[in-house]
Amino acid sequence: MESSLTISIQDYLKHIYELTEGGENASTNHLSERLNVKPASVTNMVQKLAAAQPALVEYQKHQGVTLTKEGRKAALEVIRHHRLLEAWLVQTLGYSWDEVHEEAERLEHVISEDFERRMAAAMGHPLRDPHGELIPTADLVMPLEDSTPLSALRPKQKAKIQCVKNADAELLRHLEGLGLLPGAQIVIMDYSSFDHNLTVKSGAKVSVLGLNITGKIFVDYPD
Amino acid sequence: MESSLTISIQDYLKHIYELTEGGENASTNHLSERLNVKPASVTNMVQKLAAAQPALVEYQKHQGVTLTKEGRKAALEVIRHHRLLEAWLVQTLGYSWDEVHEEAERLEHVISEDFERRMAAAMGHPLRDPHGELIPTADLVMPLEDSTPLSALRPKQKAKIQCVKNADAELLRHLEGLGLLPGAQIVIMDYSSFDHNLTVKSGAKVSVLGLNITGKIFVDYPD
DNA sequence: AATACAATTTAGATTAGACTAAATTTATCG
DNA sequence: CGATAAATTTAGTCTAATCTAAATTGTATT
Ligand SMILES: [Mn+2]
Ligand SMILES: [Mn+2]
Ligand SMILES: [Mn+2]
Ligand SMILES: [Mn+2]
Repeated sequence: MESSLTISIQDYLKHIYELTEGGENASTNHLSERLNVKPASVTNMVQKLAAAQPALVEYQKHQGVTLTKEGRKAALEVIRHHRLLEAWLVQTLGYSWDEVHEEAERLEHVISEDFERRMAAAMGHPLRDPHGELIPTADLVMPLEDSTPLSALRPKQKAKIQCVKNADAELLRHLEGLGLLPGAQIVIMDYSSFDHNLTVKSGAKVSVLGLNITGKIFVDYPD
Repeated sequence: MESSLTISIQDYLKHIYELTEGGENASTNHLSERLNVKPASVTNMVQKLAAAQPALVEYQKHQGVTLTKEGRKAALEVIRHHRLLEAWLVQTLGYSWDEVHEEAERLEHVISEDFERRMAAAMGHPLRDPHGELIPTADLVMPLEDSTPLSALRPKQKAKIQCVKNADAELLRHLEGLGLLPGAQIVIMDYSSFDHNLTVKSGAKVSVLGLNITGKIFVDYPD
């Protein structure tokens, strides 16, 4: 309960968390992509994490990994740091939502628990980061998210954008231009079953969005 | 002109800067103490810094090191980060002057130049950090300091506290209790040539301070 | 000048985390 | 079913930064 985890390990755990949110195991190759590290290196690290005392991941050869309870706590700690930092940078230094991610990515590993508490208190304990993503609580529980991917909506349905996940800076700027920010009210105008494009209206703006985008935008339950 | 320096190297350069401010070379042993790294490791690193392209330090066996122009710029970059961070943490998150150092020590290495600019602008480009130490300018020049160590003052002289250097958290809290903060007006009441104690009055408070303390407090020129 | 102590350097080992190349396992498909 | 391709693992190498122990150099003292 002493040895603070290395930055590298913190990053592995965070990405394993994200890759296993859907219930599946995180595969060596997927981790390799996310972490920008060669598959062989991932195998190596993952074996170390599984052998650690206490174990941080559950690992079965060729089956990928899942987090143990310890591993999940460590991952949520990093994610809490990341999301609080994003919110904090936007609020106090005027970062835009497409700029904060990279900065938070480095700071998340070096701030103290005291820093974390001060930020949370200063912002009145926010529930979501600038992308609308939920912030794990101080006791490291991830609140329940009851949103639906925009891709599941069909014409005539109305919804409010809850969050945008895993979008790169360019896409975020694009969405901002279309008025598709967290909190925005939208209406589905059209759907094409061929390419799964959705025509979406937000305020006065109408956009046609492919699955690449509609799969990353989450809205509150339309039914 | 690409390869960002490692955190370890940044720390070496910062401490070399501080140890060479008085004009002397930074010795292996002094660096070892400051960095909490064994002398053998210091020799090793210092040889690497001297061999780097471009060289970051000037090194002569058994003579210690000084910074090259490149090394000094790199050191001032870290010091600017450190001092801006200290000021910013105090202003925005309510850290006290004895708490900020440790946090800034870790953050200084990971913030972006953009972050640096935003902090500086948000605070109106402050000249000094919470301990009264000068902040290197954006183009990495250290402003001239014209202060005198408190230890050089004698009875009847008046001065204003400019800064407190290299004090640990405990001493900082102690000084705060005595009203000895940057900006405070003081008068020397007494001097003992035996132990070099100074009796100092700040507001209503009178304190007797040893050389250990008076050597770390700097005041604006009394003559 | 000789010696003793302190400071510094050398030599060799260790740890973390990555990489490449080669071997192996699993999945897919005709 | 067997061949191929894809995913994964193994084996061995590398770099950065540290350490310990031993050797060397410099300095102070008699
Ligand atoms: Mn990270
Ligand atoms: Mn985010
Ligand atoms: Mn540091
Ligand atoms: Mn300071």
